[in-house]
Amino acid sequence: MTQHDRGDHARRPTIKDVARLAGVGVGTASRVLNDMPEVSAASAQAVHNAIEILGYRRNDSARTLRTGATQSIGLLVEDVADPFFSLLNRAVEDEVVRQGSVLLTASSSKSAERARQLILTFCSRRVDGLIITLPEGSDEDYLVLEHTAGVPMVFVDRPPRKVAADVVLTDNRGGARQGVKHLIAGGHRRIACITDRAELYTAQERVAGYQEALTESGNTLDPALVFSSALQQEQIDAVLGRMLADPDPPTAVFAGNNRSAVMVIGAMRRNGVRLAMVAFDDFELADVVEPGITVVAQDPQGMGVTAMNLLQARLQGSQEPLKTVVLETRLIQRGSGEIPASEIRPGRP
Amino acid sequence: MTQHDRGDHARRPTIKDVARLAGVGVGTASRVLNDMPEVSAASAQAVHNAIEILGYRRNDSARTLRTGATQSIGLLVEDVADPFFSLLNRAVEDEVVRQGSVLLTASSSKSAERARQLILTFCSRRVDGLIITLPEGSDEDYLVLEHTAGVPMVFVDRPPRKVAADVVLTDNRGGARQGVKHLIAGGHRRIACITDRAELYTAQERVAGYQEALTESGNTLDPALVFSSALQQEQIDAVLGRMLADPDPPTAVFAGNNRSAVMVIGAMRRNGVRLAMVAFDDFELADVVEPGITVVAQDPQGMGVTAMNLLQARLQGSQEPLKTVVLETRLIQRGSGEIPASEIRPGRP
DNA sequence: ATGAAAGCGCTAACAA
DNA sequence: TTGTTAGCGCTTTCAT
Repeated sequence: MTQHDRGDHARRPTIKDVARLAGVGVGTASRVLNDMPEVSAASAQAVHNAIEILGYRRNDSARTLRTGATQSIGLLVEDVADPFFSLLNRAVEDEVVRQGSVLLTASSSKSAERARQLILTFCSRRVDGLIITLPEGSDEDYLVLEHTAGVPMVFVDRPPRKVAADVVLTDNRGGARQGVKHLIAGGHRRIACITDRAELYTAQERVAGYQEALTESGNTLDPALVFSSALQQEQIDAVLGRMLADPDPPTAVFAGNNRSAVMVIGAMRRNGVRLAMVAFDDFELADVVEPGITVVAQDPQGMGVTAMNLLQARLQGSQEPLKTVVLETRLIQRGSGEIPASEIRPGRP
Repeated sequence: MTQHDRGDHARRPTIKDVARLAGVGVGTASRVLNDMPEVSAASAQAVHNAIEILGYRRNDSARTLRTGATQSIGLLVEDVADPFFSLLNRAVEDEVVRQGSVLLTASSSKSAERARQLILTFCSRRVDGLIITLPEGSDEDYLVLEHTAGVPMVFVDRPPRKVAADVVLTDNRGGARQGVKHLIAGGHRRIACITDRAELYTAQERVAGYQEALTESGNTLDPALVFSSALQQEQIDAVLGRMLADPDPPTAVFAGNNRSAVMVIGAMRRNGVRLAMVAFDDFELADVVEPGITVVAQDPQGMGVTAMNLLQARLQGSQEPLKTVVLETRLIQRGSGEIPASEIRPGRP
């Protein structure tokens, strides 16, 4: 099989073809392509005409090989279809496009091995830089190698263990504390915490914030009110039921992420109760339900923009000390978090 | 400024370095890199060692320049952060990764000009193929050029006007018809249709399906019950209010997409009524509201997979006649669409 | 099985 | 201002 064998299509014209047709040298053609000043108007015109006639489109692989800059950024997130990461993705894209680069995206699907392969592929493509959400349990040795080999990286959403690079995080702990204190201000004393697997960095931080809020306001921590696990509806239903059977049942719930919030809503319905609730992480339609869901909102766009700015600075050679930017959260009151404890009929119906 | 000037980092090792260190020719090194059979075990081992020691990573730009295949696919959608397109994106990504390629993604933001620039950039990068959701009002001449120049393309969600390529669509018309007939089966006679701008292909098709359902079941079309426009909450509130003031007010609503559905829910609340509703396009949390929202679900993943399969076939030289694949929709009953007309108190409260 | 060498399309240095 | 040319890192003949 020959090299160019895509059906019956002729090979695409090269800069040589353009130069020949325009009656100039390839150097001049290249200068025109790159808008360099030292070209006569006549040559420029001739080249532009030739480009038009031939339908010439520069081969960026060749350009890249020559210049060493690929004008591309790699983005690895957990899942591009996740609402949070899709917003982050979009924000990064806008920055990338603004500077004339392209964006390679990929989803790790929480697999450290898949993440490794994708990142190494990006490195083979010689991306100018990398923005990474690393799955739990990643062996980072290969990253250290690539990083010291000269691939700038910024980590988002969770900090790396070994790589010494810039990081952008949400203030998970502070946000959780804020949300739980909001409930406490409503008179709630017994507040359940339902969240994702305790191995996850973000889940850990949020639970810590929940605990801080309680202890700081003189409440006692009751481990029986904390559920941290992979999220399954049946389980949440049962767990909430058990909590409600307690002699001193919770009047409010702090949901550690939006998926758990959805399940808590279902569990409340099935258990025939209505508790106050604050959820971490905003979601579309949070104001369509009745009552609207009070959330501690993160800022995925801000995370994306910040990450790109940090990366950009490194690309331009910044030697500043490493930065860890922590983004503030925002409490959005929609109703579910403002139900006072006095209005809750605690326990099983 | 020199070519490699990224701070103090040394240039990355090349295949030449690997060959030298391994004590073999660069040809042999290349053969090892590509898992070609005709290499002695000793040489292979030596090369692998050298790779390990040097932290060598193949430069895909050079490879691409030589082989002509970039192993990359470009995806242009309206917005990677849109729930529908983010799922499509993910499905495409999985296919792309499975075949060892990378995915370049971009959002047109409904701008024909931005779409053009992004697509041309992808073409300069010599992507092997392109999956495209074209914004309304695109001038397709440049696409025809690129397409005939040999860039395979598949269009998704909306058909192109000029380019003769494979297409994957949702059965917008049939799905809308199905949804509206579902309402009719519940005894509804007066059904409002609230949807996006009439210029949009999908909106047009869905309104057409709505109309077909009504006429096919012997109902009369009332233009006063159809609202097709850019979506703004205040407007929807007012429009619904007006419809409810009609002497023969609607008892049900067909929402042409999920954003309009959300607004209709708000409008119903503010107008103090509760009508039956079926919405086109599924959304997360559709079952968290009370009642759950009955939807005509599309299949974004199926669209992505189908598009990649079609593209793949063309990449492998398929000369089959052009295909337009129409994906079926699925009615998901969650409650809002099953409220019988007899239970609706029509008109203003 | 392997090394040497040509050449993919481009940019940049040099010469004119 | 311009044309010529070396060479980016790789794959792939062609000899050996």
